[in-house]
Amino acid sequence: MPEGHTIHRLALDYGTRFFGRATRVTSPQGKFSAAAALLDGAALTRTEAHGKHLFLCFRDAEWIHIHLGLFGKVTFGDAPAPPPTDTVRLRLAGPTGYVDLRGPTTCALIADAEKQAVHARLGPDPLREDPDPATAYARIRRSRTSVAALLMDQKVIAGVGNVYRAEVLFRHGIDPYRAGRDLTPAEWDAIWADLAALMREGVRHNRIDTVRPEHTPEAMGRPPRVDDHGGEVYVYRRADQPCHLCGTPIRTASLTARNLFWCPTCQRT
DNA sequence: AGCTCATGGCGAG
DNA sequence: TCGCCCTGAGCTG
Repeated sequence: MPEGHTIHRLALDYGTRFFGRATRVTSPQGKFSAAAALLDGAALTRTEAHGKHLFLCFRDAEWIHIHLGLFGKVTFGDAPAPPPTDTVRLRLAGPTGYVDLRGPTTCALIADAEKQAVHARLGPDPLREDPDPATAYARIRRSRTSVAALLMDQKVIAGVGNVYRAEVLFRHGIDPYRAGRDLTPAEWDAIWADLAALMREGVRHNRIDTVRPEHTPEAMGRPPRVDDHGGEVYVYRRADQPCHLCGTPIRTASLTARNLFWCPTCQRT
């Protein structure tokens, strides 16, 4: 679930549900209890996302810094809130609804200086205002590391995860093992623009769809398919299945402890 | 009941 | 590069 689009969507959704109202803040699971007690009854005044980091501002002063990690989940519901299960790290509850956070890697109360430090160590995020893709390209062009690894490095570009990484490389016909320094400016421009567009759609629909209209099963006269992670994709988690475009079995390999997926025919260079 | 895997990321060695 | 943290679903028995 959690790539950058999810987090930006959460920033919007927390806001629409809780802005400006006194909110009950609790931590049934316990690990955030002390901070929750300090915030209890305060109003949510701003929300913000940078890459996979979510920031909730209370009283225009204090921030909850949330990172979902691999397992974190957020569930929204209408009032009355049911009794929380014992894994709920953070619950916000108001007169009309509630939201539960489970399993985050990070859920911490921080001040502005610490928040700035988080921004400082993240690369440009295609979903933020005014990101600077040239900063990312500057790092890529002087690196011998593979493009696939660089796209997942949040210091290089913030918000791309394993799905967008695999899919954008497929869409541009790029071999995931190509060194960053061999990526041309034109290729980078195209990748960045594509990521921005795909991720915006991701925020809109709250899922990742990367298959072009002309390649959908309907357009290609094939039976409809449903990928088990909820979106339509070319290669992600399709190991050994035929490529939608050329029929070659999709390959998979482990790269820096994550599964990489690509089509060896469509992504040759 | 227990295992494996998952759209992340950190720190130790 | 490995182990570790966080949780839950989907298997296997």
